[in-house]
Amino acid sequence: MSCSENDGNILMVSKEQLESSSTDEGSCSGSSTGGGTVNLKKGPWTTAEDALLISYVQKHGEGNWNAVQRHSGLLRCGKSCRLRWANHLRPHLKKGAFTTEEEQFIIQMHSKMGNRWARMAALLPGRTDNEIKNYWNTRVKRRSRAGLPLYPTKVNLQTSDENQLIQSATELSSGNQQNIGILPGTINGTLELRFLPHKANPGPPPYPPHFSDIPVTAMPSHGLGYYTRSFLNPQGDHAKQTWESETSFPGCHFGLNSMVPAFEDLSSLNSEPVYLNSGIGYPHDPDPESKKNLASFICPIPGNHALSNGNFSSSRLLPGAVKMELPSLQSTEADYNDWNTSASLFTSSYDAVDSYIQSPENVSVQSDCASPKNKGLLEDLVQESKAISIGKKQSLEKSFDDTMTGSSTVKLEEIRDPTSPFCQSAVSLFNECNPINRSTYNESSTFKAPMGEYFLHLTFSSGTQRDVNVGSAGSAKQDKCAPNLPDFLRPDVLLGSGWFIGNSRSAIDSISGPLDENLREDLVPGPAGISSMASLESYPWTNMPRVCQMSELQ
DNA sequence: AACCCTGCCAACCGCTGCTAT
DNA sequence: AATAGCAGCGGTTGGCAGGGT
Repeated sequence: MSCSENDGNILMVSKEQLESSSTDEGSCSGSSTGGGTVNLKKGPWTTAEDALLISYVQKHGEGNWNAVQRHSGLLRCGKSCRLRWANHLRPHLKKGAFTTEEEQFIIQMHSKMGNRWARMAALLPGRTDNEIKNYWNTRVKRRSRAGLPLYPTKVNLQTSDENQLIQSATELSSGNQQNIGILPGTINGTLELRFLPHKANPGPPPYPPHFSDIPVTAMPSHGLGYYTRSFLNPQGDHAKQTWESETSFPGCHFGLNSMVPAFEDLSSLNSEPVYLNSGIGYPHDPDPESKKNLASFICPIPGNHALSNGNFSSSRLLPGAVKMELPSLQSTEADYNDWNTSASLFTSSYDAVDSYIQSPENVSVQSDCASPKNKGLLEDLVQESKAISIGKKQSLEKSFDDTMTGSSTVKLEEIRDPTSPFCQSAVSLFNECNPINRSTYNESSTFKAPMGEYFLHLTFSSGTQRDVNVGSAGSAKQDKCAPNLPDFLRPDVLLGSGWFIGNSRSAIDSISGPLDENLREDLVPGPAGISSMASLESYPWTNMPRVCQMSELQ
């Protein structure tokens, strides 16, 4: 009853064939196609219908389901088509029974989310909400008949870390920020922010294997990508101060360590320049209060350094940026490769960065921008690091043929503020993705956030890994920005919350993965007063705390 | 062999939220 | 602001298969 593109043979079906197939009375509400109302078929799909639908999606991409009938002759309503595609025909669907791990995950997530099938499905790649729903309903029936509790005891015996983290992330994802404070104080493990863009259009949609398992370099060449930010939780006084009522979080760190290849592997990515902060970028949020632009934080322009002086550099802009629009993640394969590359960047460890410094030839850092002076962020990072490491306070001045700002001069100033644990430098992870000076941008321009799902990837000290969908941005349909990411994803919140940033090492962690524990011991406290969500107002986008200082790593 | 129960699966329905007009 | 169209979500139903009696 199924027919997927995996079969390899798309059946060509004539309208006559279709119409000769059994049809039921009834329709999704009828459909008028010029001449009159067409009774749409209901009931099980035939192979011929599947083939038609697949053919349609291959040509036109997903979405616009109501047009399927018009264009393909399928006598099905849009809803039915969408359902059929999503549940049966789309690529990379897992079939078969749930694995034990999946079952446990469902149980765990249901205990936190309730019947949010679609959200759970988003966390279980290859599985559909319908499958999960069916599984759960069956389980409910079975257990109620057996007189068993809905949730096994072990769910309740999960560590408070996991429970609270998952719950908090879940709450955050549903807009409840009241308990955000729970997070920093109770988790032991790794937290990553991952981005799963919407599918390339009309290419195959991005339905990855389990997030934790997929190496970036193994991702398909288009349609799927992660954008990962990871953060180091401060262990210093600041954190204790802020979260002292919570349990401690020894060894808590936020890093990228499970899904990405080692930095050394980057040498194999010789086809693409490498940047520490590649990815898709967005100009500054014209409205700091607006949640609509939150995505800009996680979507830095590749190598784009927004600097505290209001200028920003652009080491490598994706084509779309030229138009001051987000290069849509569903745009080109080339764009997508950027994502792969950018994600790979975050696999680097601090050691890898160091080794890179020593052997830059290991990684091809190039710029495909017009100006040969354009530098990738990694290069900037390294340069600055070198400069700082030799104790010279210097400004790095670069001219960029910046396609977004026009030619601009960018000063990468090393500014040290001893009173602030937040570093400030040109390589500030957040600055670069959060252009400071609004005047830099044409506020009337259209900026697009990357469409897709955003996940918090939680890695617990026990090794357990979970992905929590924390929001989505954009819609496949409109190809425009409509992010509804929770506020906690804002850099100012992340920073201010005291989650991540203690000092430069945290930033390095954030870009290069977990550090050696010895290094982590040296974390310095974050600033008081910006330790909670309350800081959200006090830290507008235009007043972002600094994040890292490469020199402090030396 | 017939019947029943159960699990599984597929699909439909109604509702909601978003977007465009 | 109101409305319509659309996509998506969650609840529900119905059919089928397999196992037990």
